[in-house]
Amino acid sequence: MTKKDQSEKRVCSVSHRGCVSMVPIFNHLDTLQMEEIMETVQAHSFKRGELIYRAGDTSDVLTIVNKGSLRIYRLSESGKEQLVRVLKPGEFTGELALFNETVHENYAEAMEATSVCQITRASLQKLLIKYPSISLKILQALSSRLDESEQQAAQFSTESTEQRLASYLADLLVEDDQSAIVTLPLTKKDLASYIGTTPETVSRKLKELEEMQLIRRISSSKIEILDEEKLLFL
Amino acid sequence: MTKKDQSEKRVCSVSHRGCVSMVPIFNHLDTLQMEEIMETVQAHSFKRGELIYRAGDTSDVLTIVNKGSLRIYRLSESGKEQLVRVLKPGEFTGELALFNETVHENYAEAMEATSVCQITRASLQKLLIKYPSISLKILQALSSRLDESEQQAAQFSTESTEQRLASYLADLLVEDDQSAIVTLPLTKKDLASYIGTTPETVSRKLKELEEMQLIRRISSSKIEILDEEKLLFL
DNA sequence: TGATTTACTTGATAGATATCAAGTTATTCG
DNA sequence: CGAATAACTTGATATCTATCAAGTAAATCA
Repeated sequence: MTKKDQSEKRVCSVSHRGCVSMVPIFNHLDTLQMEEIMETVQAHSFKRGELIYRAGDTSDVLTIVNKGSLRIYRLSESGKEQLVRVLKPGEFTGELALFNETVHENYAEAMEATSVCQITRASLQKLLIKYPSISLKILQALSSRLDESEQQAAQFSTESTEQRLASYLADLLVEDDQSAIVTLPLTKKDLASYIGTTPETVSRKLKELEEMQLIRRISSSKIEILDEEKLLFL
Repeated sequence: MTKKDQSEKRVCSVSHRGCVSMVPIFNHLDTLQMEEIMETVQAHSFKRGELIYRAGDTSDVLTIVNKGSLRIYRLSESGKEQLVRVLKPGEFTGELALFNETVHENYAEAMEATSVCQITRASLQKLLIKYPSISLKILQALSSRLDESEQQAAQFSTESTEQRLASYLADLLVEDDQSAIVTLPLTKKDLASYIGTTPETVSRKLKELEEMQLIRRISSSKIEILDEEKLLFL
């Protein structure tokens, strides 16, 4: 084994660690148990813009983000995109892989250079039998995700675009942080997709919120929240 | 024990049975195991229009529909309703009860005389430890529910009201049934809430679909699908 | 670092649908 | 079974936002 091979193996092992020790569904296990899981995952790397999976692809692995981020989105018949969620390190997708082999309804795309780990359905099922507590963690994650999805659908149906944008901005404020400056984690284009509108409308609504003195735009990605309460009760 | 007491106990026992033996998260267990679960559930009955829970109520029990049906909905700040889903016998709600005590974000209302069974978080946690396979069944149900919720959100965001109505009607067709006549399971008012529009708009769009000869209205709740393919590709 | 590409902003316009009103139909209640 | 209530349909109008275009700003690439 050349020095390069040895180096890659070590790097590979290190990269697996991020898929287990920092992942809520696994990191409650003890060290030996986590190492056992590290043995079963396969690492993959993607460049920005590459697809991890597309709608119609077979769904038979659980994918966990190790480094970078993934945008999960759906497309309508006419090609319109709805950004469902963004996955950060430690988060997973492909949970349908737990059950029958099915196909993805969503697309998963790397937003930046991203490395992931994948576990096949067979391996995952063995893990769940051996460590039932993992199921509870996955359940917890799915429950939260379901609640967020239902909230998103309800907001689309019952609130104006301005209200949805205002809610989004207010949610970016960190609970314990005194600072009222938020950093947009998404481009305006992705933000538009996430709250169910167009980039032009996001631009117009941000301008209006500024004119109403509820926010102040600092840069293209930083915004100061001037009146959080009014934002929440538009 | 009077005859009446004996009769009520037997009726009560029978009513519990529907909360276990016909429920996908439990009915894979064997008879003794299911009887054990029957011992832990509490039965409750509601009249049409009564609330099982409202937003803000503590969420610490899993609720399973035994007989009747529940409409689960959200309200916006301005009082607009979004019908999230309708629960039929065998289906459950309140899965957040599995974890930390939290509060409901949704409302659950009986659509007709409805009886439910409820299991507390403590009892449920014991059952999941004893029978880990229940977790997998709940996982399966939540995964499906999440996929449907994401689809609903995406439809609100990317499709017209006409397209959403058409999709809804097409989905009512039963796979193996040759009959193209569907029965609306919801009132027009509830249908409007479910697909994210108003009753007036549902009325107008149904009329338009009829004028396009894609459907034919038979009665207030029966519709004949004349051209399913075109419905799906509006 | 400059060229190229993409994101973003602003303007103008069209269309979808919410809202409100009023009349009709269906369901519920006593 | 008739009265009362709620659901539904139709008409009219207002508003929100998507779409398209064009110019500006920011990011990417060689």
